Amino acid sequence: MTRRRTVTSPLALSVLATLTERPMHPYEIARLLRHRGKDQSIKIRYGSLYTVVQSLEDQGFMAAEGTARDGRRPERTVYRITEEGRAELDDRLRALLSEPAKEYQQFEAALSLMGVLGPDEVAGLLTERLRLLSMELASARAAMHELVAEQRLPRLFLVENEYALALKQAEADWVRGLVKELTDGTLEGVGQWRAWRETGEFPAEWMEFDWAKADRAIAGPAAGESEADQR
Amino acid sequence: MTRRRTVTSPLALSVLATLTERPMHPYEIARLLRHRGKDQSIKIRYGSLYTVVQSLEDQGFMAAEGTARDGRRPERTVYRITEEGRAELDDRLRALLSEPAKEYQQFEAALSLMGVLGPDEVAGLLTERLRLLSMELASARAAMHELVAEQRLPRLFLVENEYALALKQAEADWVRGLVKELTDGTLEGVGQWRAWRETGEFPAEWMEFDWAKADRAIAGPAAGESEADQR
DNA sequence: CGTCGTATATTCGCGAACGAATATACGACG
DNA sequence: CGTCGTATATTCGTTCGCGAATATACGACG
Repeated sequence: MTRRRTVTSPLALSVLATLTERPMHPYEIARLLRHRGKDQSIKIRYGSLYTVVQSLEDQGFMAAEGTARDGRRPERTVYRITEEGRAELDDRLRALLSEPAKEYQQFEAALSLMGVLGPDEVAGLLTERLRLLSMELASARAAMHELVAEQRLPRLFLVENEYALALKQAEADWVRGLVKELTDGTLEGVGQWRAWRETGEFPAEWMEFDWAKADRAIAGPAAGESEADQR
Repeated sequence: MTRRRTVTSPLALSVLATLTERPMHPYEIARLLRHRGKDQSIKIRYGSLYTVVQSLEDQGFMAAEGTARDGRRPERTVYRITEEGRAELDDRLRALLSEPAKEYQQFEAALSLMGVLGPDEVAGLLTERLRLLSMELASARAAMHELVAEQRLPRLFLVENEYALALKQAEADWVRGLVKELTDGTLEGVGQWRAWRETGEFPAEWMEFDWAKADRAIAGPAAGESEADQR
């Protein structure tokens, strides 16, 4: 009953995925991934790479083919993917693609804490965010367009980028909406929020709400907890 | 030049934010946060909580007010936020709200590796994802509606949830589009992809593209690298 | 033809994250 | 009024991520 801790990290998956093409040594894998721009969607840190490789070997998903030596460069261990590794890769990839998993985002956390700042300051900060988002969107769009139109790169290779772009656009739209509601006072509760900051006195009519939320109506299915969790 | 490693983790921020209301002991902070549903947007693990508290104290952002004892329950250390802590909190929050930061998502990673599966299987998996997403969206909407309409909870307290919902909706829309392009063959490159899987032979016209992407046109501004990185 | 900047390739060690264990109190229930 | 389940509150030990150091080779340049 040895801890058969199945592969979870995107980096580990990308290592296995790369090895399906041909046997390689760790550094070569990372170079190829960066080269293909995968480091935009997958966090590649050399520090983590070798840990992950070791763990994949321990679990029998990769095997060393031997150590090669080119010129008198440092020794390199070349790995190949095993059948178990291939099965594991397919398995994990299927799960990641078919099952939505909760992902914690910094911005979402910040939004949930924005109460400690005032509504006007928050509106200002979000306006700035909007400005930066627009710039990023514009340059990302230009870059992708150039790759498709001028380099004739099939869009197939850009799905991750298109996805990231779509989400960023959605974020911008949503932020724009919030800023509007914040500045014109449409958002329910902003009046009390401002008063609270100015007087330092917590609105009496808010005291009771905390318990209402405790029902965790928001939580959704939440079946199993440890089961549905990502990582 | 002692490592004045400024506060980064959402959990640490939420601890400071909670202490702005009144002094509390760690467990009480976590309870309150969960109670308010903040654990939906912030990852709260008791294992991490005490580490974070210790680090915040070491950095002078919180100070122990003393240890209290209620009945004969275990000792509890009650902390208060310091002025430096308050300043740090405001600082970090301002940065998180105003500066978009690259966040790595599992699904994005999976998309970038989907090539190892075949187009038809991917279409099937994404269809399943779409089904699950729709269900989540429906129940989340229902829950929020209930809180607002029946519990009379101001929408102000639900911004994080509305944000998460908006993004999830955008994801669903995007996935729907991809599935369509995948099944009707509109997406440029799917033909070769399918052929590749069936014959095992990598399309000759794709060999050259890797280098085109190497320019990292996609990367965007990327100023500083270590500076702009989150965490 | 020295040496200096950059690419190749890996190891090391610290610190953060976190699951699980521990220990106590309290209310419910038969 | 035992004891059993649950809430309270924290500690411990392991794993994991990753920055930084290390070490070698190679091409460019004066």
